[in-house]
Amino acid sequence: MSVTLKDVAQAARVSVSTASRALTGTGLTSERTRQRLTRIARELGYRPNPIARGLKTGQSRLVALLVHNLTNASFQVMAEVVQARLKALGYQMLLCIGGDDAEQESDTLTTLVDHRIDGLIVVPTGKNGAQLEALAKDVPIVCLVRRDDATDLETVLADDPQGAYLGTRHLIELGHKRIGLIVGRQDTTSGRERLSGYVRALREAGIAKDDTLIHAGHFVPETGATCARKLLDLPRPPSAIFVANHEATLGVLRVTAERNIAIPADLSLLCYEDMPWFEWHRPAISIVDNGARDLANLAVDRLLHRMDAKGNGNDGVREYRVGARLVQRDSCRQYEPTSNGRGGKSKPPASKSKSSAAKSAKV
Amino acid sequence: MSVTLKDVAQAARVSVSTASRALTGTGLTSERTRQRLTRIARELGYRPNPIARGLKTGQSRLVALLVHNLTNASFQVMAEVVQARLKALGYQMLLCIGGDDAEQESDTLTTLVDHRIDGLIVVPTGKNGAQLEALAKDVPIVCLVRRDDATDLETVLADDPQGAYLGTRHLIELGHKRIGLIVGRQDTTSGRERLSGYVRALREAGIAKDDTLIHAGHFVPETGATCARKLLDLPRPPSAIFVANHEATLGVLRVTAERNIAIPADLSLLCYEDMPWFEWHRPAISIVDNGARDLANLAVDRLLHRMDAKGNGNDGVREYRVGARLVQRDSCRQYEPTSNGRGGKSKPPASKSKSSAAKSAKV
DNA sequence: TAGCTTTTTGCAATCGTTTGCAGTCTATCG
DNA sequence: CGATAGACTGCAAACGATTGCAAAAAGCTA
Repeated sequence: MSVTLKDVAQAARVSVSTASRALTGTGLTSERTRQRLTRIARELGYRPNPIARGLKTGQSRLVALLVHNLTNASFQVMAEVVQARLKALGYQMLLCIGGDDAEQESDTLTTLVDHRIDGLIVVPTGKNGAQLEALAKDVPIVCLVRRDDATDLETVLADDPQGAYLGTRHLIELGHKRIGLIVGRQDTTSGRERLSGYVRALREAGIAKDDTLIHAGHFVPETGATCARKLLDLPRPPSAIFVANHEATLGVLRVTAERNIAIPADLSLLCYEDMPWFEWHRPAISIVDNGARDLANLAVDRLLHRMDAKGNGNDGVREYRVGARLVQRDSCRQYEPTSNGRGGKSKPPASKSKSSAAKSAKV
Repeated sequence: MSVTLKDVAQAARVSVSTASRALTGTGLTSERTRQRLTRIARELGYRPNPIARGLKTGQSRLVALLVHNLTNASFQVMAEVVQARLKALGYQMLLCIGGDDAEQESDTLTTLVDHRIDGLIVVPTGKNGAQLEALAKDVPIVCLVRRDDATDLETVLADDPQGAYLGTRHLIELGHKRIGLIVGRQDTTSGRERLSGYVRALREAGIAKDDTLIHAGHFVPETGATCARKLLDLPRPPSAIFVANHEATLGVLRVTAERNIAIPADLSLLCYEDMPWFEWHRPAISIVDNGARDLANLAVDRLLHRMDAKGNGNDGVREYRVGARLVQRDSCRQYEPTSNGRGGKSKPPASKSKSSAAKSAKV
């Protein structure tokens, strides 16, 4: 069917070994035969068979990226970045979706090493540490976004403590004292770290931590809805909510819409991780940008590094942090303590749209 | 490093061939040895090497999905569906992102066949027909969402003429007579077909087609913004806009926000293809659902079918259509000709939010 | 031109499976 | 009891590349 190395060798009247050496550029051939063979190979349309090559060399030119889903915008850009980077280097990306499920992750991992992947970037669930650790002996692994505490693997993380601190401080600087926090599950690195950043900012500002303002939950929109309701039903509801659980954002927005709460007039809203439509939303949502693109790039860098330096084992295993950035848009505003409780509920709802529109009306 | 078939055979004191036959269940072995070998294999933790197997059989257990991007929500669900379905059957999905670019598509295609993929689901750019046609001789291919007119490949399409017709008719039934259309590039199947559905609905209703109401453009948010401005700047602006270019939706929403146009009070808005946040947006956006999930499922079905019936070539090449569905939410309303021009601008904006809140307030 | 080193080439084994063919064993039948 | 069919099993050759080793060719010196 397709042209094999043998065909090329025959056409050039040399042995297969010579052909192989000439084409892979192992250097053991004369310049003349090398050129001749590359020419003939091209003419014949020869393409090396990665499977055959893989069998002999044990490498597949396949690199896997294992993420939880594709709904999360961060994972989307990571997938795109990783694919683009790898492709430029002649690798194919195997994208796998693990659903943040331990069993699925475990399954996928074994399938992947079966396929003799050359490298793996994984957002771990944290429940297959032993397996990951074992695999790491055979294939370079880089953990992304989450650390698997049971392992000692190279890990690229967002600087969540700093990001959460940054966001919280921003709200404090705007005069908010009661700041609701909706954050991820506390058995995940990011969940814990974002909480810690929030707490630190509060402490530095001398604001007492109020546990009724803090809610942690699963990574689904429903979490946002539930938590937002709890927060807003408080006798003294917060004047700002920091949604540090990306997936929960939609739920929060639904609740504020249901209750006709104007953002930012009645409530300031700050979210973690960007989504394409945050910028187009009305009002545009301010965010703490976790730097998904840079995270992915760094992860690829580290992976490539480990893939090159295959021999020297896991010396120099490091943890990297990519700093967060505050992106101010229109969903947070100065807190005015004059209007007590639910804030400017008495104000005409029309005013809110005016103010927010004014800010974004520069196109 | 890992356990090979040879190890298993030795442990069981049989030949490699017997071991192979026993484990692959080719049936040429006695039931007893089969059970014995499966047991031993399991005990030893044997996992067949897909690369070696692939070399011999010419199959890789890899199936590729080539889409334009991961930003488009339809592609996201397609990727998730395809991966889940294939995984259940022991295939690994190779997800590739082609960026709707001819050269990248061509590159990717050759890499994929190099890797001896067993099947391919592709959203074609339409510019590599010849190549696709050639590849189809070696590997089963199913086109998804777009047809490549230069080829004669099995194709799974959304029923865009019907969907656009459905949506337009819905707006007409609501009393709208001037309906703006923002649609995809006319060199794509979907672009042309959606336009045709729109035109047909208009014609059936006896409404004259007005070319100033129709705008086609690239699949980016900016298109939506530009087109929306043109429509709204018209001397007699439309009372409803049908955004049949998925990616353009964000741009349209930005413009309506900028101009403080209330939806649906001042303008009815209907979009094509669902996105997760349409449902949570305020007001919730009504859509024509293209059935991404079903499209993906059908594509997988057809691909598997072709992969099974490998022998009998491309007989029975068919085109499939997955019907569209109208999902009414809160962004369209009855047109009231009493209020001329910009519609019910006089009405209190509160009324709209009430109605939308009422509908979604069942959580 | 012989003798030496240095390139350049070819032979053949190998990677881990699958599979055609032939050989072995068991059981059945006449 | 011998012949024979049938069920299992093993040998060995693939699949398409890479690579150690040895042989051949080329280049060099004397």
